[in-house]
Amino acid sequence: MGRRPCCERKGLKKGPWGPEEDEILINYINKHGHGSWRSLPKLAGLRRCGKSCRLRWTNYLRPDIKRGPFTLDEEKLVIQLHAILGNRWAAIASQLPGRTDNEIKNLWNTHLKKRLLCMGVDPLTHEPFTSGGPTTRPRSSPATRHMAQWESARLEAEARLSKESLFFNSPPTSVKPDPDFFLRLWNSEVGESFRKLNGEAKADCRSPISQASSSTKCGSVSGVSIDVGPIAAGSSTPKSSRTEDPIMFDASFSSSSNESEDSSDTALQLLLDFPINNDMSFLEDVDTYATPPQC
DNA sequence: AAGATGCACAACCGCATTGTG
DNA sequence: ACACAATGCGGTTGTGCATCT
Repeated sequence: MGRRPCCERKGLKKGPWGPEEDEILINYINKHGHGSWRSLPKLAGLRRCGKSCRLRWTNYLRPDIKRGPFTLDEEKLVIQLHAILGNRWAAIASQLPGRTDNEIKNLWNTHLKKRLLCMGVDPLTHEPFTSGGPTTRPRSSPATRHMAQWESARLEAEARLSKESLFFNSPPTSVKPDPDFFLRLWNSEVGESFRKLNGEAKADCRSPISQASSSTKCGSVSGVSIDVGPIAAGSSTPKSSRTEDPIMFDASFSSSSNESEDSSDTALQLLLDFPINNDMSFLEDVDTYATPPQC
């Protein structure tokens, strides 16, 4: 049974939004909230479909949108996150306050990808090109290398986390390192992604921490940077991993509580801080993407 | 000066997932 | 359990502007 269109097409405006439309939408949402996007246009008096209104709001009109060029730090973060998460723009955007998935997607497609290419780095794999060129898979790096990387990251992170935990006061609610934290992290999509970072899918996706863990579901995961494959456990379709995206680090690690939220941010940072193969030095050479590197 | 081309970004489309009755 | 509506997401396209010839 075919899906009905999200809105009735006839009479609805398409294309760029005008300032009056923006104003109407902003005023309406400020007054009433967006409520049901589907009914919003009618209620607000806009001749747009709800989807278009939602997109306009989330990508452009939202008050917390940070406009303007990306900073160097933001670009680095996007590249690092892309290495981990692949083309999961919403997940990446969730780690960059004020930036939208669309904006990041555009940044990647128009600037960062090219810059990586110019630097001889495959934007898909984040590996340096071999002589075979972009389409050639990077020289095979053993899966054990990932394990070693992960283990190093884990150890370093663990050390830092425990160090950081000393700074947390208020004992009853303080964030104390959960002994299973890294196990959960490993079993989360972040860990999954990490394992697949170089496309080195391995049959055994058990945690290096706990080989006994039986909860890990390998699924039909494809390489993060290549296929942007499913990462969530138990997924069987390429896009199913989205379910955990928006608060992926929160939702994936623990059943509940603020603790997971706090520690998830830390975990992300720890992962990002770990120098996998993200030599970002080339970014330092250019002030902005307006001045592309030598190519 | 005018047309061609390239680039950046906003917006759209279609599919997947989630929520609800 | 199922069907359907609503929403979210990623890929793609369209449009306007800048630069080149």
